[in-house]
Amino acid sequence: MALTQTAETRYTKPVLVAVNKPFDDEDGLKALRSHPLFSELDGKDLQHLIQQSRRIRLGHHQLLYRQDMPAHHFFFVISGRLRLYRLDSSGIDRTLDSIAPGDCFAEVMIYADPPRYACYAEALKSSEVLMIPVKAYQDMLESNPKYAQAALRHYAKRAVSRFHDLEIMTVQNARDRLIRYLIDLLPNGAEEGGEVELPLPKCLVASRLAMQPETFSRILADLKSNGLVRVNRSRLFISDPQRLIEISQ
Amino acid sequence: MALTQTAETRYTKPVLVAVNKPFDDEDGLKALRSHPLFSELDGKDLQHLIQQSRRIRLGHHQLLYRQDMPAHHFFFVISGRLRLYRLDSSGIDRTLDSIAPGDCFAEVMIYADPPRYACYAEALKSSEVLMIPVKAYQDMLESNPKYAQAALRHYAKRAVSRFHDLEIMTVQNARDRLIRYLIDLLPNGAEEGGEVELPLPKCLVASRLAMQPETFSRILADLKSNGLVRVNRSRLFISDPQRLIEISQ
DNA sequence: GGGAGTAATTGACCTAACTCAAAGTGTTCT
DNA sequence: AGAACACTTTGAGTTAGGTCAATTACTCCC
Repeated sequence: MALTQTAETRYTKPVLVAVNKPFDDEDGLKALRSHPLFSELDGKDLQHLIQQSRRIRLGHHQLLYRQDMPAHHFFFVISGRLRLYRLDSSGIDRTLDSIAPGDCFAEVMIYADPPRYACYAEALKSSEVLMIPVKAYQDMLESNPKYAQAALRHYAKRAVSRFHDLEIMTVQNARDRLIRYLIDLLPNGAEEGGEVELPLPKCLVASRLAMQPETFSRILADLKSNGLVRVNRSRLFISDPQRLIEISQ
Repeated sequence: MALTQTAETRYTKPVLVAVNKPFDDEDGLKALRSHPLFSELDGKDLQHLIQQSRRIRLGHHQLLYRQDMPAHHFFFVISGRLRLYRLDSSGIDRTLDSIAPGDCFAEVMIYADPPRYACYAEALKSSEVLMIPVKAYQDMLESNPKYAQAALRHYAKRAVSRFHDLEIMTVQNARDRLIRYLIDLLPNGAEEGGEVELPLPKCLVASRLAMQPETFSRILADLKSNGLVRVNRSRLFISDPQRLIEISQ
């Protein structure tokens, strides 16, 4: 059974109407081309896709789309950062993901039926995204079946991350959940320690990990006082990941 | 950073070696054909795929594959029921999913690189599965690009379910998590109430919902005493889903 | 059918984490 | 620069839910 959505009060800012602007800067193009969904496309096809897309600028906290809105586009982040979240019937805001430059989002909706956004998307700071018409991408896939392989790989990867999320979220205590989250944030091969940047403000990381901001703060303070992490704003330095893992056991 | 796997003590039963047996019964074939990954295949291709596959019988609690094992096959459930789980470094068992007849699993690994199982899979009761070689399916997709569309739709759907899981798991109290879980189990359109069969033994549902079996039991007892559900073994009758949702708010 | 083993329930106790409140620290806007 | 606002931290009190222990109910075998 599906839950019905009733809360819709807190967001007064309107959904953005596109600001037209060409997408032609070198860096942006390079980033786009290095994304698995686009890297296989040959120059002509990519160009055509970009021509049909629009570049959008979002202000801090600006809403890009709403949950359950018909989904005619998916997005590629050029700059800034966004977050995906849901609102439940009592209006509680659940952060599901944060999206960094070079990432795509809402791309899974291409094949939903009917295509509706599964969550809200808002900018965490001023950001630019490329708004790509679902139909344009779909048409291209159909006329160039070889592209489908890359898309399949991409989607399969997404599907796998479900296991990962579930593994963290079935951890029953807040401290260990947070530790697991931090470990996952460490770049691969950083067994000797490393720095991690929280992809969300602390209060939203807390929400993502199903705990209160106060709990998050206290756990971090505790790890800090035990010399397990050093904290500088949203940057955390983890000197001994192995010890952290042992503690979380 | 990836966590290293150290616990591997509790499973003494060996990984199954295939029992060869043709897959030709009408019901099984019909079920297979109605799965989105196979429904588009024309008869010849499907037949060929089946010929390359093997039918496997699993006993109660028998392990089908282990996490991190190289994944050369994916599976279709003919009968019985399986569960997917992970073991963390302290040996705690986290149930991630249960698989019913007519479902596929490990199919996302087709495109993983390197292809390794992301979790353990074991039979919850005596079961039969069809073991399909990844390569056979992949070859078929490549030689018949039209099939890729169906596969894409399937994978996209899987990816969407991540949001759903996260939405439940970010609910901060056990009672509401359980209620959400039950509501999701209700067939679509059962606003007037209906019966739900727990897809897992209660203690594993509890694990899936990040709570203790005792907590699960107490919450259910409480809902029962408030007339919100009637419980008969693993079958729950929910008379007034709307009221349940209101309570969980 | 009886015994072993597993799953579920119930009770008592205790602690992790929530709630509310207030103060501190940044950040943005004018 | 200063006001307004959002985010973070800290403290105190409370409670949801975890832990441990004991009982009951199933299930599977022999």
